[in-house]
Amino acid sequence: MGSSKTHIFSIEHNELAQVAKVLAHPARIAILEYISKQEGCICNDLVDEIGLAQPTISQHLNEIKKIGLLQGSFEGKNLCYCIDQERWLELQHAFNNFFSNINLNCC
Amino acid sequence: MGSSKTHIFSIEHNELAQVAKVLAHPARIAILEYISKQEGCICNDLVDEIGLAQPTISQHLNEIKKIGLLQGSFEGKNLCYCIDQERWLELQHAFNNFFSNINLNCC
DNA sequence: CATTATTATCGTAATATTGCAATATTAAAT
DNA sequence: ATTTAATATTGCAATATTACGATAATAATG
Repeated sequence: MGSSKTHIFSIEHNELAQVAKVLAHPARIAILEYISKQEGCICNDLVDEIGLAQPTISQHLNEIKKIGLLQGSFEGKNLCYCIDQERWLELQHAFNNFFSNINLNCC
Repeated sequence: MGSSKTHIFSIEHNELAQVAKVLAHPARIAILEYISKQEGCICNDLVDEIGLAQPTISQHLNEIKKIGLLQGSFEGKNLCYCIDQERWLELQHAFNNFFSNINLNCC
């Protein structure tokens, strides 16, 4: 016990839940917002900006990366992260579909 | 340690994360979808439909209720849940804003 | 009021998440 | 090649989540 019974749910439900899980932490919301406001991003800026320790930020970035939302490229000395546009729009549509397909007829 | 440092983040970021956390489980996604497809809802149907034990379903329903997404009313013997339309639309907009306000200029 | 059916709560075990100090890795600059 | 600066990984402690059996509460029905 303790772990989610993912196998009893559809792929669609599991995937949406997985993405929601990444958004389910204020640090990751803040990180995504911050990266998007910069031209690029240097991870060390995030440590100052967010106020969590460097390893913690690195782990959060990794969670975001896992669902394909980050593209990393090297720019001089510093690793430059940016948001993967295609994936971003894909997830935007996924959430929008979820919210739109719900039938709001109340009992 | 172990708990999120919610106090260092903005109210907006915390609130969006809190809602995302509720969506971050396939059972809750499935429950919302199922409720919306019915005229009303009887919890016991959910137990059969989802395939989790009755106390587990009850707990998931409670999480969904906490963020204001469920309205419950009594209808005969059975508790009838339905989705709170106003709150639903509010959250739809919140997610849409989040996805729209991100600047996708890549480095 | 006793019975039955449905939902909620309690207690508990298993697993996951969060966070950071210590350390390792990586790549540019000297 | 050494130093320096930035990011990643490891290990671990604290807390949160998930799930369910047992049990309580609630309300309709006989």
